[in-house]
Amino acid sequence: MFRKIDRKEFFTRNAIEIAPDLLGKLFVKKDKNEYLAGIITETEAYCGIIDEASHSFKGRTNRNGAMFQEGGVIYVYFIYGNHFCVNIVTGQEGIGEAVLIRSMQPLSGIKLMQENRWKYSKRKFPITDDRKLLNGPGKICKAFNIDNSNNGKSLFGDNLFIAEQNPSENIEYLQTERIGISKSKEFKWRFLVKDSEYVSR
DNA sequence: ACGAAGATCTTCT
DNA sequence: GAAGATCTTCGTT
Repeated sequence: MFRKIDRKEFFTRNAIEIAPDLLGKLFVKKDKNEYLAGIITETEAYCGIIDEASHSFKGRTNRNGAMFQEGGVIYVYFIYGNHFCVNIVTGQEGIGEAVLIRSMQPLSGIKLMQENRWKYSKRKFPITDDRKLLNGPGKICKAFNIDNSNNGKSLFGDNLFIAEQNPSENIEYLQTERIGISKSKEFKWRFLVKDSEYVSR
């Protein structure tokens, strides 16, 4: 059903190389025995020692430990008292870099993702506009039911993985400054699919 | 023990 | 377009 990427070498490259490479790939997670999937449309690379905006900049702590694992797991963190964000950890063990998934185009399990977004929220109606279902890191985690308990989980299992589209096409993308940070703004490490309606801004 | 900052989202106007 | 919600994490006392 899905063409899972289970080559370790895909994830042990540099975050800056992998971030654009993830565009057009599928992020898949099983929830309630159903496959939730989205086409990745927007990513940001966070690197180790030279990147002041990265959680790993000041070294390994209890919170960012997953970032320092070998590429191929996810790093989930809690932010602004409200939201979770999910990253694809990249590079060799001990480096501390990752790619933040910022936006996706819903692909399958859309109804369940709508419910997950709606549940425990104050809104009166579910989100029926696909363009607004997964266009932000916090929204993605809500829709996919991702929280702290998923931190450090492997992408080589059957419940959580990255897959290739069939056929894998050449994606045109733009490269801009990252969003929502105050340090290291000069690095243009945000990658988004050109002309996509499924991005955060 | 305390305080400030933070890779966001929603709800106003 | 601006601001408030909300709370964990980490550095400082």
